[in-house]
Amino acid sequence: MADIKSPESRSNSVFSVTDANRHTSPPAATASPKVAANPLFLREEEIRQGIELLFYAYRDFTAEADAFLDKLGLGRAHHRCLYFIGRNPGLKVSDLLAILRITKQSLSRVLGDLIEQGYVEQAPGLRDRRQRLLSLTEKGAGLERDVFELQRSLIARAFRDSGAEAVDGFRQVMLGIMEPGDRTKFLQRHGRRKGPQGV
Amino acid sequence: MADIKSPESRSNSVFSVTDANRHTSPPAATASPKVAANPLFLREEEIRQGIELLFYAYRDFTAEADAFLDKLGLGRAHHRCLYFIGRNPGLKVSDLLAILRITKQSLSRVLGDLIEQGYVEQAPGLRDRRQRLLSLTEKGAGLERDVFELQRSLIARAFRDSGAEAVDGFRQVMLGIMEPGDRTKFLQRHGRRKGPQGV
DNA sequence: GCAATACGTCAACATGGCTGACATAAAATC
DNA sequence: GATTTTATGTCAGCCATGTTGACGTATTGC
Repeated sequence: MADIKSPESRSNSVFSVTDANRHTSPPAATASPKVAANPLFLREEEIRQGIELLFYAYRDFTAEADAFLDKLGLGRAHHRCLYFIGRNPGLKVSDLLAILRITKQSLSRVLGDLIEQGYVEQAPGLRDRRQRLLSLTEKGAGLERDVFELQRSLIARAFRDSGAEAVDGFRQVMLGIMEPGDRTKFLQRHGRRKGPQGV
Repeated sequence: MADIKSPESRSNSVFSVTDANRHTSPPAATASPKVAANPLFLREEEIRQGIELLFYAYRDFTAEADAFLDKLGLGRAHHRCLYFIGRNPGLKVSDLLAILRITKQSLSRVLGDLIEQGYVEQAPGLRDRRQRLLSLTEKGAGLERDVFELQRSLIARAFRDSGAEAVDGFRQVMLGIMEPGDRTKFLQRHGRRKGPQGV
């Protein structure tokens, strides 16, 4: 970023920055494809800011944890496994694959590391003994907690500084970006408050 | 995910899911480190949900564009360059490096591809001819627009379904997660509305 | 003139994705 | 009971994108 001062300043050149505050203001117009000239550009500027916020926030959200894990010879992929196994003890391999959306070959590499190094353990399913139910060992839970503490302090500060209403808005928008299937599952697992599709 | 039904259900076992709705409810308690027993667990559950929302939203936000770019033999790294150059025509290489937070060697690979394939062009800086100011060619702007349309429809729907207030909250939380330096620059470049640090 | 700066490049390596092919055990079905 | 399907694992190789380290070249600025 540094001293970026776009020499062109397209799209929003006509509209003052404060104008961009009135997002989604024409209620019907924005919902229907037939929008007037101005709202369309405002919308684009607003969307681009949203895209950038997603990029920056995710970049900085992952940076600290990555640096910490690196010292242990682990990567972000390892942590994702740790996190979701810790969050859902007894998770099936297929469920973890569905969460991460990667191939079993990719997963097996990191999961193999974690098992070999004693962070994760497997147990055969009770009703279906083909399944390997995953859970964290004490060691794994300890590591997960350490990394969580890093992320916790970052997110907690952001939530605290933004206030409860903003956090609600954050949740709603993030849910709206998610693929509908996982959104529904998320809302079922946790409280469903006023979701994007109204309760 | 599928049929995950945590057999343990830690932390929040005592609290009903609806209880989790009252996030950051005790105004002073959550801001100070001395929290009572319950709010601490509520906070952890809330934070974990936030972490998961970040993961899921980012996963699904990038999925469509990645698939599209793959057909052209390009990756997410190429698109990031396209996006930020399109957004800041005349961008210096060092500025792009600062945005992406990668090494110049990593950047040079993707940037080289983009220049070679006619998506991006370089021009020497006017005052400082050591600089290579980056901008999109027509071809590059066309591709950027195509990918943007994909992301636009996703984000626009999420924004529309959530409402203006929620989008404000989303912005505030994401800004709060960002590294303060870039947050400040973002707020300077765009309207600064009520940011996390007040005005 | 010389040091610092902006940028580029070569080489080697690590991580974490991917595909394809094949293996095994347990469950489910005919 | 034999067969098929499912859940999982594994080997082998490839690709995208990140890293470090070393070095080269203009150009700027003191």
